[in-house]
Amino acid sequence: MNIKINNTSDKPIYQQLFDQISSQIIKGELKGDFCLPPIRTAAVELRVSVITVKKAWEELERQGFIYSMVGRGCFVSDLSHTELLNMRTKIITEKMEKDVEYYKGLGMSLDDIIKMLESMY
Amino acid sequence: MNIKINNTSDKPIYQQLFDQISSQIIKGELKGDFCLPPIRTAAVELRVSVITVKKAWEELERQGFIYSMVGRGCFVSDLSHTELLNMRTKIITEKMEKDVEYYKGLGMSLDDIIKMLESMY
Amino acid sequence: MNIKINNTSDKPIYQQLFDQISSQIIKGELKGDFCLPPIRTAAVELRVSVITVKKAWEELERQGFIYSMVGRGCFVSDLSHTELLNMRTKIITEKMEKDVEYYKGLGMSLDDIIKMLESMY
Amino acid sequence: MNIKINNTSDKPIYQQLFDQISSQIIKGELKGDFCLPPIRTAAVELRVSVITVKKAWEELERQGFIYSMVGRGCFVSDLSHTELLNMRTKIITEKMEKDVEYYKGLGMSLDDIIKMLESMY
DNA sequence: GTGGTCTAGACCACT
DNA sequence: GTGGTCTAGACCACA
Repeated sequence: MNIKINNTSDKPIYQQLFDQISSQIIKGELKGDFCLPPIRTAAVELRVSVITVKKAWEELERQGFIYSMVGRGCFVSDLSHTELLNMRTKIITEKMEKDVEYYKGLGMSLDDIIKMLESMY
Repeated sequence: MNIKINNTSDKPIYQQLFDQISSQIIKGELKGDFCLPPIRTAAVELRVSVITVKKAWEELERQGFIYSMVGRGCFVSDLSHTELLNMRTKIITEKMEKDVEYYKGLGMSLDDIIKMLESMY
Repeated sequence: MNIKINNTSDKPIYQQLFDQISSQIIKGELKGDFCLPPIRTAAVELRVSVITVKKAWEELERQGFIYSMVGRGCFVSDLSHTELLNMRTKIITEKMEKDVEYYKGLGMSLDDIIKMLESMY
Repeated sequence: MNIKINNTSDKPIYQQLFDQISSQIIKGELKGDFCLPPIRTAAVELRVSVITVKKAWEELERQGFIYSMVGRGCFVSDLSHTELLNMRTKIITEKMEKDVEYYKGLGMSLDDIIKMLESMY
């Protein structure tokens, strides 16, 4: 559970939580049946509201990244390698389609985008 | 002035206006000293509040895309080709850095990103 | 009549006219009984509205810098050197009091202001 | 939060707010991470519209004096002494350049300005 | 409760 | 008629 909150970011805190945890699950850094910390504990450590943590946990559960057992806590779903890959691909594809649309709206071709990416690093 | 508002989008209306107009200026579709429609007229045509149009126009003026003259109207700034290119590059670079950071957070390398872009089209 | 209009300035155009003409009168560059150009002529030359010029001329007359004779035109008032000096002093003093108040509001002493002025040039 | 609104002033209310608060921050009267009153509360106390307060707060945020967090409130930026000094210098320099230009337009030299300042107090 | 966005009016200064 | 400012509401997402 290595999470960093940026209070001044435009991105809502609950979504920062969601993004970082889902990312760690997808990358296999958080493995199946791993027990997430109780929301109150997490809230204290991250210095955010309990409600905020709850919202992030709910969204993680809704999208199948974790499951909760009343009275026992929240656990990372035990997903197969294939399932994780599919989730990752879906997330990335959806974002990439939006991004490309945006760049094209500014008059860039796919080649322009790729060239710019290459020149940036 | 070909603008489309999506009321169901997450993106605020004033920002949709800003994005589309700044994009048209950058692409040269709106040229220097072009007179934008009066904010009240634009508000009626776009079916949004005058305030919303005003907010978009303000941001456009703040970033140097347009200039306003009380009692006369709002006009597209007469920018050189170089200035337009610089504005475009700045906007694109800022977004691209965020995007790449996001993709890397999901474990993608720059090569992965480029390959995926190529395979998408 | 050497006047420059800045359309993008915050200062209203009629006031730019007023400031520049009154300044020229105070400095003696425009002498008594000099005939100002007709407002329509001035409007064309300066590329501003007739109404704008009229407003500036009216304000000049109201403050005693010029006088108008119906059907004949507007003329610079024939003021004595002493009267011009008094006008100048009054204008400068009024502005300076406001300015000093502003600087003091930001925590500057009179010494600070003077030092800053000296260091600026 | 000691603020006075002058409804009869030429200066817009939102700018009076901006000027007074930024001034207090620059002078160190409002320190870093100080929580500003909620915009609705401020609006009631100052007897102005919420929108007007919002506009002032927005400009303060844009210039780096404060930062806002949705659902939490608005806070004074935690700026170093150096950063505060730089902000102050920038604001003062910009105004002073305009002022000097005005006085020179009336035929005053820098010496004249300084002498007049000294004689005023 | 907090800030962010939006509406449908209004009045004013400027052109 | 133009932009600039302001009001008094409202709804939403976030904490």
